[in-house]
Amino acid sequence: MSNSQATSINALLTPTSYLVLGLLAREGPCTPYDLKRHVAATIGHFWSFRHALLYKEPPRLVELGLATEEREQAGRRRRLFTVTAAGIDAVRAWLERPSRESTELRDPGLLQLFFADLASSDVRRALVLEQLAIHRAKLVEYEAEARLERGSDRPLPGHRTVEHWRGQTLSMGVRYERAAVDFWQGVATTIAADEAAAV
Amino acid sequence: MSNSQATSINALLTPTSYLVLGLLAREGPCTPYDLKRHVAATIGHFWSFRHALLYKEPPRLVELGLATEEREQAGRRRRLFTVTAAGIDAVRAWLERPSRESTELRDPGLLQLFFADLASSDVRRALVLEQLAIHRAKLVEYEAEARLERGSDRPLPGHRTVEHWRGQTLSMGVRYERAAVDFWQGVATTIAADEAAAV
DNA sequence: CCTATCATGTAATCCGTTACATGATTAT
DNA sequence: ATAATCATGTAACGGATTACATGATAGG
Repeated sequence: MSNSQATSINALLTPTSYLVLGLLAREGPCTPYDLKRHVAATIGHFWSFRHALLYKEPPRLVELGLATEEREQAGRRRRLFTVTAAGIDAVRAWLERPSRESTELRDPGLLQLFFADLASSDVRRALVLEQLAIHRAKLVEYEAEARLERGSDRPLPGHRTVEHWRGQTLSMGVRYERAAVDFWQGVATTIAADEAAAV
Repeated sequence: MSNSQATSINALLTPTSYLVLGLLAREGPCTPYDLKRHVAATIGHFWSFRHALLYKEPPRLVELGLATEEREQAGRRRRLFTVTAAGIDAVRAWLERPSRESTELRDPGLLQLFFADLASSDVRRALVLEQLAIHRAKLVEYEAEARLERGSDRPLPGHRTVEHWRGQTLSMGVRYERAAVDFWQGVATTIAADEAAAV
């Protein structure tokens, strides 16, 4: 076991690194575009990894000896990346150290609400209704996808599949959006009441 | 109105910019440390703005003519920033364009769960329990603070105060953490059932 | 055949983080 | 007094975003 190496390497890796390593580890060799597709299906819904990132990260991993690259000579010159044993070690080591950092919940709409007192009540209302609409739409979207997932996922207890954990991730998304819809609905109601009282 | 200017300037501003501008607009002149304190109380709970950022952003705003700086000559040489009329215009313009970008929900723990199939069931369990603990702690923390806020906030309907919107922000945090606790609790239960079935 | 969208890649810029430093206050 | 923590600031590095660019594929 090259664990002594793995632990020092882990200091150099970001969440993006683990995303890529993890995907390479379980989906097999990928082009950056493959990575993009895998990401888009789940985590990508609420943790955006821009495509340029997924093109830049793998080479970094290659430098660290955690992946290898193979490049097409034909027209597209695709870059195909494969995880190395050291790469898998790094993922394992990462999973063995449960993250203690708390969630970054960056919602531009919420930031605007935070400054709602600086706006007129018209502006405020528009703002709130927009957020409500956004979160409702997202909720519908996630729920639809969650249903799809569940269709193909018939887990035998005690033997959870890849799809199972993917589905779980999505389900957190659903829960968040539900909470958000409730929240903004409450805000909208309050505002409406205020306007009625102001007449 | 210098709205034609304001709109072009808005393209150069980040959420951080609006955070600073907004705070300067409603709390009055601030040192970077003041900003830090204001942030820590609310949004800072789930959208971390490191202190170095809050020292770097204001000068940027000064360059753009959205704020002015005054510096102490005495021992501490504090930098005191004040928002300009153009700065206030920029905030207003921003609020008038409800953000359409969806929430970035960056949870390292969830990323780990996403790759749970790559770990042993022991590692998996540790992971889940850790997240559950984290979110429970956060929930307690937020709820406590939300109670404090509500103590000082006695809103007359139709006349919401600054504190009111601050409180709202926190309340979204509470909702998120509740959702997270539910979620991880569910995962923990499933895992426990699996382990029982595996014997 | 042409247009739109998908697929693929790179370079430059810049925001945000990490790291470093030190001056004041408070507590012990 | 002295340690510890709060308060304040800057510099450097690097990851992430924006912007640019073009090769394939499919639909009309």
